Amino acid sequence: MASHPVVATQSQLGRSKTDSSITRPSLMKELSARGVRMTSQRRVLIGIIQDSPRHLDAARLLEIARKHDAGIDRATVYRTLALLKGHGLIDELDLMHIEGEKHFYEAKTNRDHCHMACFKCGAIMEYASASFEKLKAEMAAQSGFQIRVTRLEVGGFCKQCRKVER
Amino acid sequence: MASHPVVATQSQLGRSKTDSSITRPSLMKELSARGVRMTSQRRVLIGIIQDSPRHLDAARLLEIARKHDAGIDRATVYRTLALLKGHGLIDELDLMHIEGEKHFYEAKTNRDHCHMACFKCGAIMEYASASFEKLKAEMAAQSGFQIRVTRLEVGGFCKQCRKVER
DNA sequence: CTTCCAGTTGATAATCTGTTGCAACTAGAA
DNA sequence: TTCTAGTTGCAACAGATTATCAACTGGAAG
Repeated sequence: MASHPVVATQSQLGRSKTDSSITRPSLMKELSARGVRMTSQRRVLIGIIQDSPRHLDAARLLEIARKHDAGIDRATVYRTLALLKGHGLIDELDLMHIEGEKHFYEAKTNRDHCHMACFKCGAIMEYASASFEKLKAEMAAQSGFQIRVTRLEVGGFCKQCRKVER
Repeated sequence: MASHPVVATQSQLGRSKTDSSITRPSLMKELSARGVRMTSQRRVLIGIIQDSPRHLDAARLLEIARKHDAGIDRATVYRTLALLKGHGLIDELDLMHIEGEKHFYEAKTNRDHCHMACFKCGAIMEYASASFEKLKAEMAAQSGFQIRVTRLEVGGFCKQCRKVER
């Protein structure tokens, strides 16, 4: 299916399962609550983003959306992504440009996490931990900066690929 | 000069000055030592990157380079950036896409640091701390991932802009 | 249940960042 | 000085995202 392997681990590496449970608010409800007009196109797009198990880029999102509504336009996809991003409901990722310049998106979770991209096999792994939260708090406290969005991405080689190499 | 204000703080927020002193190896020497052919164009470009006080994108780099050598081509800029990146001598930044999709570059320093981008005034602040190092070590240890490059960027509002707002 | 309009959409063209193929050029080893 | 692999400039290309604008529609008001 996808042209690159994507291995999304359970984001629980750094903590116990109960502590790291990840939840997402309903994008649809969030938007309605803010008085944003709901169109059929938005319902389709948001539904796809909401329960996609992997990170989507605009082109892939369009592709999937057209299975539900063949008339959906590329511009609408970008406009909807911008809308969600503007409301802070999705996070934008670059994934270390492992697949070119496109951006990937995921519904924002209650817990920030970072992404590790393997330069060899293209796997994307997620990692959340209390240390990350602590670092953010420290940064904000020491600089007086009010953090709204964070993006921590690392590139390198995953456990598998390190073994294979040597 | 620059179309956007850029305030690069001294990257010493998280530590004492002596501990956080940032040094850069000579890009020119590093390349020569690795047997990379040195051309006049590369000398110009590398010189600019080496001592630029702010983050440069490809277009701006080209613009400055042409003041030294009017014939330098865009492709050469991109090729030189790719060369440096390939040798791990520069870091590529997105700066939260505050100025569009372009990438920014900076000579790699002895100490990883992250970038905080103010959505209001466009200021870019740097932040380095031991907590960041600890987080990286923790990530590598717990996931078996071998980290090669890291990029931690945060977007929000700087101290100044928070005051002005309310 | 209709009216109505600000907000939204599709189509298309345009922009912007970055890449590629190729003939001419040149660093630097012999 | 000679020679060649590595580089460069040019120009065409590619992919992601944005702008423009007429036609359409969600949903509040009546």
